[in-house]
Amino acid sequence: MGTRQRLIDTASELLAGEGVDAVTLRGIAKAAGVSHGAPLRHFSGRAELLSAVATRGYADLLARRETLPGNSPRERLTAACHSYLDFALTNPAMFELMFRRDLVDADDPALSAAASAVFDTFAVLVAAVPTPLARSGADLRLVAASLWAALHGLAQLWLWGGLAGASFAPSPEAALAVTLDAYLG
Amino acid sequence: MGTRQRLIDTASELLAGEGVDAVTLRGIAKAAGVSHGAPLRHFSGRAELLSAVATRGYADLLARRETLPGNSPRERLTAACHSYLDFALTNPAMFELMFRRDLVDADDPALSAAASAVFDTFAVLVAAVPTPLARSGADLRLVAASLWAALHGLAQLWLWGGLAGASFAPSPEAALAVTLDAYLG
DNA sequence: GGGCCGATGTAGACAGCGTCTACAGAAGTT
DNA sequence: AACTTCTGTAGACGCTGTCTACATCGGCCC
Repeated sequence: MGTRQRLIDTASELLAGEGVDAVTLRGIAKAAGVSHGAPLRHFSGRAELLSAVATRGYADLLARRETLPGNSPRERLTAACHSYLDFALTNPAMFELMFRRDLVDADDPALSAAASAVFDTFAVLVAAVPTPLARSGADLRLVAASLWAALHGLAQLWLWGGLAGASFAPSPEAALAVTLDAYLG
Repeated sequence: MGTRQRLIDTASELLAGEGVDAVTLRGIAKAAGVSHGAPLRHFSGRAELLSAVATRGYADLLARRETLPGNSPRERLTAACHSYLDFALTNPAMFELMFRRDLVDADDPALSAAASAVFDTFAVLVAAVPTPLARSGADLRLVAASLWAALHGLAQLWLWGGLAGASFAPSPEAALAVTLDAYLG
């Protein structure tokens, strides 16, 4: 296996195991058993390596869409929503990295393509469901963007620490149920 | 004015002007005209200084709730939602800092109190509006958490770069309108 | 008033970081 | 066989946060 791929793999493991702060160029190099300068032979800098890692994160997220349970479009959309939240809560560091524009290179073509693919497949799922919003004539892509944002905010807020201090600590699934209720009627 | 307050002010200005990456302990010290070690006489470390800055961010966000336009509870709730999104888009660096748990000390009492206050006042606004969700018997605080998350996701997603690559770039206000439609009927 | 002591600020050091450069060997091409 | 390109190493640089040693100033007690 090439050094480049080994670096991406090592970085992914380090990310999952030690968190986003641990994903340092020198740390990755050491964990991969190469010198601290070796990564720069395969990536222009830290952002490019982390972009490759984040791209795989988007790919993993997209792969979950391949096997959604449910018979109706509605059931598969709710499954996709649960899947998104579950991905974020199960892989918090990866999820954080994927949306940290100071760590990744937003102009990386592979990265933005992978991110767009995630949104696009979500939009397709939304378009297949006759939500009240859709019946009232709203732009379907706008509905998809709005619902994705709602999901995303749920994930971010609970990873952030949720309403932990607010004398009221609902489970993310309970909040998701309310969100889905709002959108799907 | 004490050095401590000057450091917080300088950090806030640096944050707004140069972004979150520029808010470095040494940079703040230099901008404030003190030696690089001086901040440690007033804060236990970077996290404590940035927590003070973020606390002021939450206070500013809360202050916007004092003067919400609108006669009905519903109008004031939608105004609060617009206000939240506007705050995030107008002060992107501050908004980012407020939710970057690697930069602030989540256990800081003043910080978590300020954050909780923001949620609590929002929950009060939500409780005053007879939304379809409320009429169907959903827990009002859960509705507030869900709607806040939706708002928050909207802000995060657009600051992140939005759906810029998705051959479809809606305005955040358009998406917010859909979101409000979903929740408020 | 004189002595003392905590609070505040400075300067230097240290390890860790990302990145750059100089150098070495391996591999492939002409 | 000679030359060039690729890949990896080692060292340096400037930046970071944090720690420590030292100076100074202000208030308080006797």
